[in-house]
Amino acid sequence: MRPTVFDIAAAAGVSLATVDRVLNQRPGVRLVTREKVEAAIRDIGYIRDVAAANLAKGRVYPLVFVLPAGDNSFMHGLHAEVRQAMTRSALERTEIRIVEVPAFDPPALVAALDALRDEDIAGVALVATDAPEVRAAVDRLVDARIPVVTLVSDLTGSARHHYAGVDNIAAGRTAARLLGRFLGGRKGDITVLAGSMLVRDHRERLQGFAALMASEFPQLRLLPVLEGRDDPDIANGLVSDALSRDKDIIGVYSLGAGNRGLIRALKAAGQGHDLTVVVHELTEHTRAALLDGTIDAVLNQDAGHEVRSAIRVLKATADGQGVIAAQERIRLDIFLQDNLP
Amino acid sequence: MRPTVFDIAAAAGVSLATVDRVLNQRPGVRLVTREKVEAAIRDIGYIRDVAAANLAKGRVYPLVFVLPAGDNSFMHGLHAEVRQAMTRSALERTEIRIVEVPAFDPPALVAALDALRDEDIAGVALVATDAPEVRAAVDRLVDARIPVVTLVSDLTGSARHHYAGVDNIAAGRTAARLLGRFLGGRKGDITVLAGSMLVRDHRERLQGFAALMASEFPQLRLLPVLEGRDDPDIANGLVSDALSRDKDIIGVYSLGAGNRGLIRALKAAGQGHDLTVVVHELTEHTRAALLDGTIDAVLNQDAGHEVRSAIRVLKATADGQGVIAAQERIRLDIFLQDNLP
DNA sequence: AAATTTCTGATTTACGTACATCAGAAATCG
DNA sequence: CGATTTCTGATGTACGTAAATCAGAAATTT
Repeated sequence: MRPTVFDIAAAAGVSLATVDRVLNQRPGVRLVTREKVEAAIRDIGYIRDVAAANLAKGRVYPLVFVLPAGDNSFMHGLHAEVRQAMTRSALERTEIRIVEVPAFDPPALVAALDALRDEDIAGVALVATDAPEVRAAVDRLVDARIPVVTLVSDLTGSARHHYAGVDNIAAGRTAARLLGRFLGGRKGDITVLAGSMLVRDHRERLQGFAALMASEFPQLRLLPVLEGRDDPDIANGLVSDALSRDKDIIGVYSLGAGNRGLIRALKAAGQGHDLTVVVHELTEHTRAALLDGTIDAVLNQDAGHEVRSAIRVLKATADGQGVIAAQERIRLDIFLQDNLP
Repeated sequence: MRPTVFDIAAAAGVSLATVDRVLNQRPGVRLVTREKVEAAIRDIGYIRDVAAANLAKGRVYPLVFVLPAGDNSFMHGLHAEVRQAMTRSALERTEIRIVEVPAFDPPALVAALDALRDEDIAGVALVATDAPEVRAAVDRLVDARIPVVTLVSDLTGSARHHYAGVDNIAAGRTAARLLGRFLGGRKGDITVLAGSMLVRDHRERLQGFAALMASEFPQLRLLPVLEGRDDPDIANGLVSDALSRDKDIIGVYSLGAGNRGLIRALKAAGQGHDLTVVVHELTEHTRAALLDGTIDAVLNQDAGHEVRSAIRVLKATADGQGVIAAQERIRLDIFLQDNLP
């Protein structure tokens, strides 16, 4: 049988009440007694039964997800996954709330975060916009002993406890290698479509992409980045323009959202171009385009995994517990026509 | 507040004891009363607090992992992950035991499975060898109301509750597409190294690979499959032979284990061949070969995920609960040099 | 209608932990 | 040394559920 608090009390020669005081870091225990109890805990290998403890405490985890408003498919999916998690709240003792903030708007994000500081909250997950004032606001939350995880996009140099998202530099490099290898030595131009260089994930993807392109595939020339603001119509216009202007384009890398517009432009360009295309985020649109051959590969981060991971990490952090690192690593999925889920 | 058993009793106008009898499917409740209680449960939206129930029951989950003996890296890794899970037993209320059986040996596997039938066990996970007698043994376990999940390799037509592994046909197709695209239109021979055609995962990978090769890359010719029995030395011999015999080989697909030997053979062949190589399973050997360029892509299934998923599914099945399907889907990881974990 | 058999209610104990209260012991202070 | 102050022990209740017991009510059989 697993040792219990009774066993600690017996082993340490103290009462249950004292064991309880030590375990829950309550005052009223002399240093020597405390050490005696702690030794006993180690000796008999006591592990707190978290389920029983939570039951006794009537513990619930009020969690807040701060998500950008916006109508691209990826954020829609993320919202949906958080709502999905809400339906499991009863089982998981969570109480999840979504706070929406305008996208790419640091002051709004800061205001939302600061508003949370005085609430009684077990953790915050946010899609970070990478700005110093956001970092400061996150650090204030951490100072207030509120667990914080960044979601999808990380926050440079902040004290956040965890990042639930992919390694975007690696994602960019991977996209470059796929594109380069798929083009098999052909020479020509590559155009890159991004959402905004204001978010860290997009910047990092570009950085990784450009670096690997330069070192491994010098025969491919990178055109200036197109910024589509994750908007299908803007993206469509930019890409259509580029394709009609430059007949040497043989590859496209879309590292942001708004791929609906990109796909429209690609289909319109049609047979005129023999294009190899790598994009990010699996949505109904990119899935269809992958299947019909308009797109050659989709890099994806699984929003469901990110949300579930964020919740697990926040709960564990709130309890001062560890997590299974390998389980919480968010992997970059590479989808070809053949391994779609 | 979440409704409790007391609320059910009040709502149904019966006593706690009766509610308990209904909830735990104990005899001694008239049909009409039972239906009244069940209606009340639905009406007030009662959800059983599994943690409290397990606490009261003193529930533990004795699980058995039936794993093939053998010294290839992948099975080593799988063993290690199961042992890792054992260290979390206290927290997860599991009691995990590993039963080793000889690899590719249906009778031994059957004997091991049948021995488990009379034990008091909450679930069995096994790496299946695909044979009718094994299927029958699994079905006997299922008949004995013991939850069963297949791990890594599935079992045709059996009643197992779940399969914790990748879609191997899709894996084979994906390998074919990668190899075909990386070869960029070149013409030549492809050699395939398998472990044994007796296990379903290898057969399926080959099937997917061959089908896609035939339909999409007719300029590539598939050589007869080499069976390396997942043994490094045998693999080395077979591949070295093939490479020296056939100078038209431009691609290699290794769909089993024992890649240490393959890598030795590839390095020995050296500059003589310009080879594109896709292999399965990320190990220290394949990782190093990927980084030094000997291998171009590694397809991988995350053994840790498989083990953790199997445990979650077994526990949930034992409790008659559902699982989050998306969470339990084991994904095929594609690793290039650039996205290694 | 009486005798059974089958259901149901009331109550208690338990699981492992948290938390509160109060009395009494030990340490510290003046 | 007595008077405080600080610790510690003993005890009880609670969390939500499981499981057992036993008495009594209801249904069924004779």
